[in-house]
Amino acid sequence: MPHQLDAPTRLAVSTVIFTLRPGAAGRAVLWTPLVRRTREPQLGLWALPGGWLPVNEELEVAAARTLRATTGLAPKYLEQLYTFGEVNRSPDARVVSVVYWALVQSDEAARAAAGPNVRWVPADTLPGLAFDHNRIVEYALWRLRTKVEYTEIAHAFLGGTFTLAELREVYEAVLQRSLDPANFRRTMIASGRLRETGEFQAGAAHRPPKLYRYDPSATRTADDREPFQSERPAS
Amino acid sequence: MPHQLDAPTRLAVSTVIFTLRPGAAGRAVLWTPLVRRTREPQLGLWALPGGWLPVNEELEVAAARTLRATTGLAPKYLEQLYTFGEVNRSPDARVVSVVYWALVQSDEAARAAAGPNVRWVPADTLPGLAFDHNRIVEYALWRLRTKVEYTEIAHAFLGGTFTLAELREVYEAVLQRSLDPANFRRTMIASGRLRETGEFQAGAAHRPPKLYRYDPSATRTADDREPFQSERPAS
DNA sequence: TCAGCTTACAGTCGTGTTGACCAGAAGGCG
DNA sequence: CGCCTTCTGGTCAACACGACTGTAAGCTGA
Repeated sequence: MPHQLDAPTRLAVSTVIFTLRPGAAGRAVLWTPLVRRTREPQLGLWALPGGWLPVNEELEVAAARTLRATTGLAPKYLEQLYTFGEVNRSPDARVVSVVYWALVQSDEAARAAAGPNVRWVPADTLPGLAFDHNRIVEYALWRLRTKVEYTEIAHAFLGGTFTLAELREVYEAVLQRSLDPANFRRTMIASGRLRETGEFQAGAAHRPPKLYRYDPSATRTADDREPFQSERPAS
Repeated sequence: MPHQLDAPTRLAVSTVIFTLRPGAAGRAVLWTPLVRRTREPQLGLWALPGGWLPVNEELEVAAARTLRATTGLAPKYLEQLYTFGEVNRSPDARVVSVVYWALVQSDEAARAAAGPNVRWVPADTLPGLAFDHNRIVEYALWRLRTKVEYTEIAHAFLGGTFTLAELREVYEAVLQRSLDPANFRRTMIASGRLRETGEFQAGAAHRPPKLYRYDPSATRTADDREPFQSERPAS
């Protein structure tokens, strides 16, 4: 056992943050911010945003706070991912990390601050990160891709109103495959959670598409909702 | 803020344990073991099995250990559920609990030890528990019922071999609704994860049913498996 | 101005899944 | 040996969903 017996287990909160950025092949790709470690252990390596849990702060609030500290943004979706507590995941002391994952609006993230100690990277081709953070991001990616298929979190990447093509681009970027526009329209309308705004998005060289708004109150049965998962957490 | 500023946050591991027992209406019901608190706070109240996390023990091992301590059993399924860390969930200090949920084999659980400080209760009609443990059990129940529908964890309640009727009873007990025997057979066989043992269960006053065995290696694609979730954890 | 281009949007068709239902098989029991 | 039970295999219709076709409606450029 590598730790001092009298050293207590330390509790940290980290957050995997996702946003979308335009990609080369016309399809958007997932990006995530990393922070450079400014102290030992693993000084200089890139790691997930996070920090020690203050005694009087809620877990979710701590996650949102570190998210704001590194990106200047408020999450549009924030959910607990998993708690990582392997005995040897940190070389110095026993550290248990409660990890959250978050989605932030893409156009806001484009204006996000990125200093010398904050760096955005494509989530699918990460550099070698500190501790077990590569594995954590991979798990968060798996959860995002799984959850996009059976919930309505995709709109968290977009603004208040969006076209069906924009929403489809989000799905295609997350799922990494093309979707038939007509079928996509049918299933999204059938979900009952989209409301037409009555407005259209003009300016493009084709027929102007309708603008929709996400309506969380619509046709949602009680038993498919998850307990205590807030979709719009207080930042 | 009710806590002393210098008191550190304490880290606990608790486990929600489920098994099946024969019920009145012919349908089995879910039972869970509780332990009586032997010290303050909430002394005398019933609570989930658990304890403080030792510095050198893995989270999952700690969960399996407390499970063994209260039931004398090894889990056939063990998975992390959620981490509960509300600032005021414990009146004395800040306590963050990493909660696991487990399934134990029903016939083994029937022989499980139950002393004056261990009590098995139906999981759907709990008494008032200590702290936020009622909410935790409710969430574990929701997760069990959700996960039974898209995974193959139901066999964890049964022994090595079982009939399709026994397996169907498990599903009916967990989902709390009747299932058509013929359709149930079709979907289970189509899943490809059941193997005939070649033996039959004799002795009943009807046609003897085939005995099956669960085969986890069969026809499982790589991307529907969850990362680092062990189905047969080391006890 | 008008052909032509692009995307929005609507509908059809075939397939696979799933629930409801039916019928024969194969044991034990009176 | 009839009769009960459950086991087991099958059909049928409703539905969801992917592939595909066709029309609508804007903008652009010659």
